[in-house]
Amino acid sequence: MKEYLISAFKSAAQKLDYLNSIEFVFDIPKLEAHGDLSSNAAMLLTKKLRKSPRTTAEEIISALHLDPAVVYKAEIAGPGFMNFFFTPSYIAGKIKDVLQESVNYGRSNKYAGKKANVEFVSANPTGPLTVGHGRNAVVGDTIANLLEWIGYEVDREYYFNNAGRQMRVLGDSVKLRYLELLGHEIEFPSDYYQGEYIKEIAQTLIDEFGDKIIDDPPDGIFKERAEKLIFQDIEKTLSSLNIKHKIFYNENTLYEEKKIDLLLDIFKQRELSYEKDGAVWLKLSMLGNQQDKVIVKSTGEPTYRLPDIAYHITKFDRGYDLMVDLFGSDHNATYPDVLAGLKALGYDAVRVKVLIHQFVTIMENGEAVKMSTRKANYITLDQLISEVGSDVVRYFFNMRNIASHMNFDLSLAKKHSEENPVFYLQYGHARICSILRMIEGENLKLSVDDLHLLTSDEEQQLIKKIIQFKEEALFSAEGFETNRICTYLEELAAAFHRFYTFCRIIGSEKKLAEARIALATAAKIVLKNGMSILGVHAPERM
RNA sequence: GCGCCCGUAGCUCAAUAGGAUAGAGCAUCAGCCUUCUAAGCUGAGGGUUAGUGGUUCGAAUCCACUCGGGCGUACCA
Repeated sequence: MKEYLISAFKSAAQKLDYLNSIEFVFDIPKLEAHGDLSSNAAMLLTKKLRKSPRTTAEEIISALHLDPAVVYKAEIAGPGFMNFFFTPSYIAGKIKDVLQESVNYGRSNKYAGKKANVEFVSANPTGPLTVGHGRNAVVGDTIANLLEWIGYEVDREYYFNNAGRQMRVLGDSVKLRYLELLGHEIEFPSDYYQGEYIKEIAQTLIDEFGDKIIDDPPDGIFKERAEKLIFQDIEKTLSSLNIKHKIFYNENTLYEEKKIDLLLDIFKQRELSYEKDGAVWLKLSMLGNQQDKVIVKSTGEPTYRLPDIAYHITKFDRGYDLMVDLFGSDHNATYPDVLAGLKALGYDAVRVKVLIHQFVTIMENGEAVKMSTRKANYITLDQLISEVGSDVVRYFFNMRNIASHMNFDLSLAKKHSEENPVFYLQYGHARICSILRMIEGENLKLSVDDLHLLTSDEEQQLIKKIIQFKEEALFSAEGFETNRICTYLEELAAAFHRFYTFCRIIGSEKKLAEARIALATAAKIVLKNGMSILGVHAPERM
């Protein structure tokens, strides 16, 4: 529908030159009385033309040449809106596109040929993934899906660090538990990893080596074993959400390939860094940030900034047109440094899109549970998945804007999981499948010959909702907003359930019934395609 | 103190680049199953969009300040 108006406006612009100065944007009015699509173009031109918007609107409409078989009414309303009303048979005809494109309906090729990298999760292997990581994991994977949907070739990437302080503490923690299990008196420091899983890892070492490794250093077999087992656990958790990263990028690679040294040299050569108090500082204040920051500590060890910048340079080198970084709000102070560093070196930092999601507050019995991997005070993502299922977890995390702090009441989620909107969508899909199974016995089949019979309110609204899908997907992807897909699908499912209640298929006159089968099939296609973006199953029966 | 994010119905959240009368779900109340799945549908109540000012034809949306909450503010990541 929009395409039709846009091309009509374009040809009108040949006569009315001022139309070239604006973008053709059409909104779907909230009220049906305001038509199917509406434009505020005349109002935007008020100042420029020094004419009343209603006069301008009249001028535009008379220049449009609209086919009455497509748009049966174009009116001016309110302060100067132009409202367009499409004929029911034109709208119904759009069902054919959906059926034809089927599993690909809603995809676009706007970004075909472009490569994107989505970096998400990126938790260091110090413990199991928590519910907090769940939001990151689900949203990251869904954004990757969305980008694929609009034409990008997408690599999902996981960046991790198995060196550094956190991991040293991990090795120390395992070694201590190992000694404890062998019967030694130990004192377990409060800033070591407290979780049970540390003991389990230590136990696997005892099972395998007994006390033979008692003199090995903590950062040898102890750390290595912990890393290996924890990573296996993380990958298992992710795969139960159907998430699979293509690339695991180890920070170590940056050292091994001398990229850190090289970067340090470049900063020095370009006089972007200096030494002070035995440390190396990056001149971030010169690059528009608040203050200079240390990139190499006086101990000789780099801070995270240096490898992070080097890491992003590898992404540029690997040829990505778009690089998405998704992390929690606890990282919100780190990325400006990295971006400033990249910019200073001449990289096009706008290709890096940093997304910050707010934290998940877990409520239990009306109280917020503070989470810390170190303190072992957390609810694992595994626990959550086994309690409510992967579909609910994925839907739940996707349905909120990442900027909003979300409360997750565990007890409520368990209790009301059957009332979750995800079931509403799935039920819609299952209902359609059920009808389609049934029609064979009724001597009915899908037909697009008489779509013009679909004129009722319920039918028209369902069709209109269906054909919004492509634009919704594009919009969601460009804005990195997974929650828009959820909102859209809930509206679509509602439109279908209403149609289902009022428009019977079996028992209606044959031509009408077969047109309705076409419509129901189109609804099924879009429901399923939308759910596949979210990573939620579309069951055939419930 | 400073920086980023947030504040919308009792609760959880929407609101399609500033548009017309702010919408859903849950919860509450009243209805609808001898016909394709009632995990559904219809209807009702529920709002000074935290507050105050500003920008303009028009503000939940943009700007300023105030209040309240989250996360940061390291030679941790």
